[in-house]
Amino acid sequence: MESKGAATRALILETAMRLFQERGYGKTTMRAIAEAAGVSVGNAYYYFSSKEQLIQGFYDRLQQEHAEAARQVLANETDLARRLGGVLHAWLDVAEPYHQFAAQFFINAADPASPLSPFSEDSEASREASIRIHADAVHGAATKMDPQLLEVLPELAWLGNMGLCLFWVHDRSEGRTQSHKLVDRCVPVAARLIKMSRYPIAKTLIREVADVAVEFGITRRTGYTKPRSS
Amino acid sequence: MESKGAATRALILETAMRLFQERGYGKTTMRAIAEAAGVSVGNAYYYFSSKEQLIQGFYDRLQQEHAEAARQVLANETDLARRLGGVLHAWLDVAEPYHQFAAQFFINAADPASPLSPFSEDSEASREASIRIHADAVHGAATKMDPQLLEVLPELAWLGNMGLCLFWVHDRSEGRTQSHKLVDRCVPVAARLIKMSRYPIAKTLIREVADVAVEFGITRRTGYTKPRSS
DNA sequence: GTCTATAGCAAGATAGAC
DNA sequence: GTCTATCTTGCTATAGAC
Repeated sequence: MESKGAATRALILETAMRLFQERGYGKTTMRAIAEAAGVSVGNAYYYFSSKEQLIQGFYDRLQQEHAEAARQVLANETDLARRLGGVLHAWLDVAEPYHQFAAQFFINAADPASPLSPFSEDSEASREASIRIHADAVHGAATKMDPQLLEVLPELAWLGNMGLCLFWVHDRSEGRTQSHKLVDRCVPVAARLIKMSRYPIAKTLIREVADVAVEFGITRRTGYTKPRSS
Repeated sequence: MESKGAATRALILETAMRLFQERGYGKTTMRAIAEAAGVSVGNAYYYFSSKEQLIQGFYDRLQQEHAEAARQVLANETDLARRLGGVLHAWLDVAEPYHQFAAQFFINAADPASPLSPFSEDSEASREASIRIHADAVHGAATKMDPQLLEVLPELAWLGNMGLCLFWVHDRSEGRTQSHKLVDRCVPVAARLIKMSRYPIAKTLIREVADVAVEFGITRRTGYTKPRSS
């Protein structure tokens, strides 16, 4: 059985997410969350050391939903472009309900000091899981490519997802149509470049870009290279 | 002579920046700024309508310093790569003294709702001025390139500066050596691509990227196309 | 138009009792 | 684990001096 604490924790998180959706992050006070959840302010802080930590909880949940949605998309698809695009469209789909308020704190993505930064240690587990989604997309494709590129591609794809996220928070179009279109325009170009990586003309340039990314710690070469045993 | 108000305003801004550097943004209270500057809290709010506005003041100052530094670099240089690189190195140089605390609020760059976002209306004047620096760098070069690329290149270069900024805030190396190295590695690749834009093999791909950028409002095609009369 | 002084609110966060 | 009471701080408001 679940401890009483876990139940209280979940109750507080769900109440917070509901209120965030209803009134936005800034206008949702810790007092209001506590009151709506039927606990004291102090108790809310017992489980979440700050208002930001509630968002970390939201991130984790979103990531899990994305993993599940991506798994379904990838199950019966071998085309690289469709796999990459499918993962990104899946992200847009699971994130859509939260667009209005998510924009308010996805900004933390850029702050290296914030525990909410995708590069922070606090987010490591969540980030690894997210990169793995993209690794699955890459490794499960039938497309041949330069093996050196293959090593960094999952993290590059994840970076692309971060970039999409940045565009998405600015996207005011109905149902985030623009974001979906952007994916459809960019993915084929990316897939074409990836396929070109086998041929000498492009290989030099592409490897140079990949080298720079690794050399400066923007991505790593290790990990995610082995397809997971499904 | 400067009005007394301008002096007070400058005093408050400088005091705030000093305290931000000493204790960080979060730990510097408006009360402390007012006290250290020898003014009342009300007076500080008279000149800066919020704590965030103090940062906007900092941005403006940084941008001006960058423009001046870039002007000197560009004065006697016609090589495209060296012009692009020079502008970026100049940015790293003027930003260096503020690295420690700047990272704390450059995060606002990603928040579309924040008045501090480089995409916000409040920042428009500052952004235009910044893009103009990159436009000068591009237009003053002897390099020939695809005219369609030329139209979007200043804004793309500015986006590159934003990206560098993002890397820079994470850069813990002594004197931001890594950031300088990153510029030296990336600029030649970019310059090579720009030069390739005249030739059919690359033109198609490059134009596609440029088109996507314009089509999705990531950059615009107009403006900044005319070299300014020096 | 510039500035001081002070009082007070709202909300994030903490301390200590139970 | 949970609560109540309290603290801190960004920000506002007001009244008035020069």
